[in-house]
Amino acid sequence: MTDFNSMAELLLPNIKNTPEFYENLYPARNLPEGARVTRIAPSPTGYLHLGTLFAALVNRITATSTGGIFYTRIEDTDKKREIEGGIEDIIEGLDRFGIAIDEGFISGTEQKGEYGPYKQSERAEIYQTYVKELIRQGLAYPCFCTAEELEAVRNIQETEKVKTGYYGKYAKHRDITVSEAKALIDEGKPFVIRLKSPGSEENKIVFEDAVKGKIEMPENDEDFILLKSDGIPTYHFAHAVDDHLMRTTHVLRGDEWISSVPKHIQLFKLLGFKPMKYGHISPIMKLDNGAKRKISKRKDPEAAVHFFAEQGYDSECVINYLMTIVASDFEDWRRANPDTSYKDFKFNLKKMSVSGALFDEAKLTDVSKNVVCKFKSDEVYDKLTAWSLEFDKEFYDILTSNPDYTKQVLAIDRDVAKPRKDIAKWNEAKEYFAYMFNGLYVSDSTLPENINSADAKIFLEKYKTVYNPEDDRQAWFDRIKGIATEIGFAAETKQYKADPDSFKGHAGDLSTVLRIAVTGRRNTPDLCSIMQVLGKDECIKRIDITINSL
RNA sequence: GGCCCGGUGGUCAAGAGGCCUAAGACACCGCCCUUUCACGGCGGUAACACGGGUUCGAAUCCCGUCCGGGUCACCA
Repeated sequence: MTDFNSMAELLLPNIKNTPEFYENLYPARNLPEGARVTRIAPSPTGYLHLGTLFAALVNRITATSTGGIFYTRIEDTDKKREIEGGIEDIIEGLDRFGIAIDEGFISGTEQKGEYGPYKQSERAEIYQTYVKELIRQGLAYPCFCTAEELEAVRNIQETEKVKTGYYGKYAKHRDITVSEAKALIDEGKPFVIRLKSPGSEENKIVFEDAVKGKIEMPENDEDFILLKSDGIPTYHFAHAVDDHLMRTTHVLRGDEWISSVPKHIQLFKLLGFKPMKYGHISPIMKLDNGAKRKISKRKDPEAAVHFFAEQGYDSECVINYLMTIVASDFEDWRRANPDTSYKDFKFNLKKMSVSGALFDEAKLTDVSKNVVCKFKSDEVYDKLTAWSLEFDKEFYDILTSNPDYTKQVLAIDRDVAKPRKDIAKWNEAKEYFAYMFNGLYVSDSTLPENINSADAKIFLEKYKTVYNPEDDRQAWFDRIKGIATEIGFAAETKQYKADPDSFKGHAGDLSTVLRIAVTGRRNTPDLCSIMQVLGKDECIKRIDITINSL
């Protein structure tokens, strides 16, 4: 009969606390009925991933809509994969997208909240306390197997065509005695602590997933690792201890975790923790050579949220797009509530898609245009200059050399009842507004086929003599109509269409000539406004250049 | 391969046995509006993976097949 208490002391001699200590340290949260406590638990292994943002959004709105708490916990138990500045990247990324954190790290070094520390590397003692308890109860034991030994067992299992893994009769150290363990430790052999799984594959466990519904799986029978040889827990064990102690109510995470739910449920049961609700979120997919696959950090630039920032997608655009994937009824709600923050949307986990959605940039573009067109010109000025300062310094210098002028440019067709929907992201702005800035404007006098250059020339010459920058839109166009009549063009489009042979064209054709002369473009927002902002001198100058090149 | 999850137009999806001759949105096409281009309006192309059941009746329930995805680490 193994003396489990001695085993526990042998393995973890420095742990003096008991689980009760921590149970009291982190009491149940005092929250209203129905309030959900959610979290994301990212690893600081690189930039913030789209999938992490997606999960953060789901967790955030779940907490918000129930009056609960959303926190972040840094899962840095794998020091090999950790990168410098990883925590900052996550915090900054979430902040950029407006995902507020109630508890957890608020910078690379500071954390807030009563249930911390919110970083697993600072919680080693807590995990070890619970492991020690498990050892005392005979539910955990040390395993001294080397990678080679494990590999050998696996090979045998494969040739025998049985399930691979460390379980049952293949669990070599399952019944190791204290003296055997002591001898190996004295030899300096490294060891891990494994769970002595009382489960059997024959038994089924059933759980109700908050997004996928009822799921049935075989019980876990593997003696999986609780504590790695460095004394740091594996994900499974850390999840159980942390989410219990941090009083999480809903674990909403990527669905790649479904297969380990039996381990988690078993852990909760063995540790005497109250089980929590799981909800498994489908990943965002991507089409790759005709095949659907999970969006990948390594292969796909859009997997990094930094990609969206670079392109100049406003965070609100990305979030609104993500919301269309998060909740199938979001778009209907959005149409009914065009000016309300997505945070007021009544979210229901049941409305989440069960299968993974393909990332659709065309849809993102559409959503973005609808968001961006609502920004007022001052707002656009701030956002655009902030973006260009970071990603296009040349453009930034141009935009800020005369802020008042730039704001007038941005206000064209914007601060009106039906704003244009031309821009989806800031990296389109430079090209879009180029003709409004002398440093970017390029003259191009190529005329449409139905207008000959002689007529264009005559029109522009005449226009110069009547041009009055004080004109309002109506007066502005009336002048063009006047010239149209003079030189054989129809003043009204309908007139021309009714009898095309009697006219050279219509006033609209002439406004196109003027548009080309002033902007070098065939299509722009309201020309009259553009000319007013550009100013008389600049307009005349450009018209002259055009006349000379015709 | 074992174990899970999923499969409605190109994409996101509504749909919980009769209201389905299958909604809506994006994309695409056409028309209208229009000083250009957009916006907006109207319309169009386009789907229940397949095969068996159950039922008076199936996109919806059951079984099988196929296809897609996930997972089987001292990574999370």
